[in-house]
Amino acid sequence: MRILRQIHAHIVAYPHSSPPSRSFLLSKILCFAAYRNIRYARTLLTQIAYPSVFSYNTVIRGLILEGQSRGPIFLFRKLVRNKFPLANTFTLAFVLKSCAIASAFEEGRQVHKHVIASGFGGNLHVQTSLLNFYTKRENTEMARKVFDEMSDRNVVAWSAMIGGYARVGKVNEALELFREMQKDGVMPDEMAMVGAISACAVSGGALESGEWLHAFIYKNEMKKDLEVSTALVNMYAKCGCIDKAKQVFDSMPVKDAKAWSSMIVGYSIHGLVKQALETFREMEEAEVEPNHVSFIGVLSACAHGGLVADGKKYWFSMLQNKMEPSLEHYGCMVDMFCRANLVEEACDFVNSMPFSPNPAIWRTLLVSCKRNKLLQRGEIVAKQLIQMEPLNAENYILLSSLYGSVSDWVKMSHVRKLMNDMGIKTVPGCSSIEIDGHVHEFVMGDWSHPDAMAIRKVLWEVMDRVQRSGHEPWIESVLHNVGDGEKRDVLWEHSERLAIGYGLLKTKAPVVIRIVKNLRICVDCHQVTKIISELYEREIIVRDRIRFHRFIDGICSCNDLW
DNA sequence: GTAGGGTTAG
Repeated sequence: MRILRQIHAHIVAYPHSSPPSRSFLLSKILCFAAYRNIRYARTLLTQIAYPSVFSYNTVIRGLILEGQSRGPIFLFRKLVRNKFPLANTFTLAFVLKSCAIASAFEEGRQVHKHVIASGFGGNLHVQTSLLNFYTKRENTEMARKVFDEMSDRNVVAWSAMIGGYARVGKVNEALELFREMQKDGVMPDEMAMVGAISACAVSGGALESGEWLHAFIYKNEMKKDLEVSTALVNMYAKCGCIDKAKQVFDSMPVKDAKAWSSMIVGYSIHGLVKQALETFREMEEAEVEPNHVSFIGVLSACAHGGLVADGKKYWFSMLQNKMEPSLEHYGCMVDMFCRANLVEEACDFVNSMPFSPNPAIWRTLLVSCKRNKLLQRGEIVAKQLIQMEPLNAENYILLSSLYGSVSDWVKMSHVRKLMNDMGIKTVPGCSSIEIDGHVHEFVMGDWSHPDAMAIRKVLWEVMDRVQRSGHEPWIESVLHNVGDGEKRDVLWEHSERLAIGYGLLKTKAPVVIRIVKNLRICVDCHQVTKIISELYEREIIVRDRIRFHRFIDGICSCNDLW
């Protein structure tokens, strides 16, 4: 930088050179400076009489690399306003990237218009940048439109679109596109693999496809780089195969903070608290600086394991590392206090936050108020929650169960009536199980499955054996204010039981029964599943909305804390 | 001098 400045001074001090060559020299300096001191490069840009579009592009790119969000867009505006120099494909690609990073949706759309007007709409790089901009903004419809309009697509365009679908959880679309890409004669590269594997990780229901992609990497002798391996670790963890995740993780020669975080979070959602904390310790030993996700992993592990003292310890070490806690970190701490029934401390924590609580944090508090039968406090929390999300059925259900917890049936039915009057529908429980590559879905109380009769027969037998083992149904799990016998029947129609029944019908030990459920598992289903795992000697893994439960020999990996 | 990637509480 020192030498560059000297040359710069020299050019300014000896103005006898002709203006074009002077501009040329300055732009050369700018080019080198853009990688080292972007502010300096930016100042230089104003000193060049007629800066080329090349110089502008270099500065815009430099600003993006520096992590500036508004700077590149600002420069582009100036360019358009002055009509000199004219933006080229590089300018458009850079500025679109900047819009994607800065969440500048409106600006990006403006650039899109500019792309069409400028006649660069057919350029592959510009199109891919546009596509990527829309996927980053989670607008897969617009992204797909750009993608469909491309006359020829290379592996980058395919990967961007696959990754876009993965980001919004459109598993089937992502995998479909992965197959189409190969039919089109485009060989997937590592980035395409990452997109497809990540798609399998979303919602945890595509283990078979994920395994197939893993095999694809081996078969084609593809490089298993850091990102591909991390995606595999995450996919296996999210699909319930924590052992397989660990296996891939151990095989990685180099691990960065994201790789470690994936493993820690993986253990955490499986309720393997000791392993999560142990992995964090190993990460520190390996001298890899933990990032904010690593801390989300350890804090949520402490929450699930009831380790309040440890959680506080990690919290302070995070502050010591000069890491600014985010709303998610605060959420983990609130969750930890609530699970330990320290409602008072949880509330203090919420009051000390520099953010206003989001609905999730209010719900965490409300669940805890319900469990501890804190009617007044719960009502205050529920009021906040319903004000924020007046149309979310879950909030009313929670309030109604708060009243249920103190046996206030009158107020409970008021809430029910309010919901009815407002036309708010509850989300029914829904569980799925993958048998021979097909995902079968079961909704609570729904017997429309082709094998419904056979499932009913299996469940009758299971119910009989479970009851003879001495199980008393936990009818508090059923909210409706109806007779106990009816409640017992309703419990046996919970979606996870239908799915488990189907699993018992269609598979034999030692095949693991894997269930994915949209809501949280209820107390009675949890107990019954434990008993089934013992009576039938079957391993059952249930992924509910929050985490995994692995039932073996009558014990659940969550140790009944969830 | 160009475009795409992995981890995130409830």
